[in-house]
Amino acid sequence: MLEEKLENKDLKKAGLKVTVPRLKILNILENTAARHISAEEVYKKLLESGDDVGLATVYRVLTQFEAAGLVIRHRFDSGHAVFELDEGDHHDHMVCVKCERVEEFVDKIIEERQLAIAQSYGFKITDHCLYLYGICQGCQ
Amino acid sequence: MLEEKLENKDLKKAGLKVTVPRLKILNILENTAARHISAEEVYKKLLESGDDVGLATVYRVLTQFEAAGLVIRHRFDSGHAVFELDEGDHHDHMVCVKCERVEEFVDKIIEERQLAIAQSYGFKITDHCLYLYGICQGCQ
DNA sequence: GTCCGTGCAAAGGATTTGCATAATC
DNA sequence: GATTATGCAAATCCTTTGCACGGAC
Repeated sequence: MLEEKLENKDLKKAGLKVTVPRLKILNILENTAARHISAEEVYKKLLESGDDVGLATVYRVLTQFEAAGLVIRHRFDSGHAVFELDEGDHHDHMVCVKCERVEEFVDKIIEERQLAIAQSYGFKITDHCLYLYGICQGCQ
Repeated sequence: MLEEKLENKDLKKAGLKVTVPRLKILNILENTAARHISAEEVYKKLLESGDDVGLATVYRVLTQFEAAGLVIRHRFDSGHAVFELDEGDHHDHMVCVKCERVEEFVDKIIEERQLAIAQSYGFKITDHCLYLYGICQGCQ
């Protein structure tokens, strides 16, 4: 089906051989309600679908995807890393400390200030992250 | 000496019994050139000074200090947590990915924007962190 | 057929915990 | 003296690695 073909292209573009585990994991990342998902959760979803993929492979594939620029790895305060598809649009994150829901946002002004500050320190930014922790509307 | 007395007060204020390991660790946090230091580094410094404190105790004490609001725990991308004394003045961090040096900064505009954004999502901020990763002037 | 990817189990690093001893108040 | 803290070793959590086998190109 069309969807699979698109994913094939994604993998090939990234220089990765097209294999069943990689396709399945990419599919989960693309079709999961929560855009931000841990390796363990990916693994559980695979098991639920009856797919026989090892947790080690999940980590390996996610790490390769990260290196290939397909996904972004976040280390929120929760202890485990969470992964999200990198769709090219940078954004920051608001994390609910109760339900672990993640909200994304962008703010031009903040982005500009960050650059200006780094520049004033002679610092070359390679990456940055802004995490707001708190309680989301639903959990209050 | 005066210094020890002050630390005694800090600990008592925090509701913590005054013990040798706690005093020593507090002292290291106060007198270390790098304000941001890992549990392992605290432990090494204790060993160097000939103090017989276990690594488990270092972790326990740092965690208690965190709970008491005496220190802040950061989870930079480096894999291990780093701790810094909480002197009450909030600031953000710029971390050099080469030498792991940490620079602190504050920006009123960014702080304001964060509040405004959270508010617009009905989100109650409990904490937030902004990490700029990059290469510091010295490492370029 | 060659090479890369995978599953499994075992290793790894950072941090936490159980328990008997030792210190504080 | 009662209670809390410590040291040590073992346990735990998340993640990575070694190795023999299976699948992609």
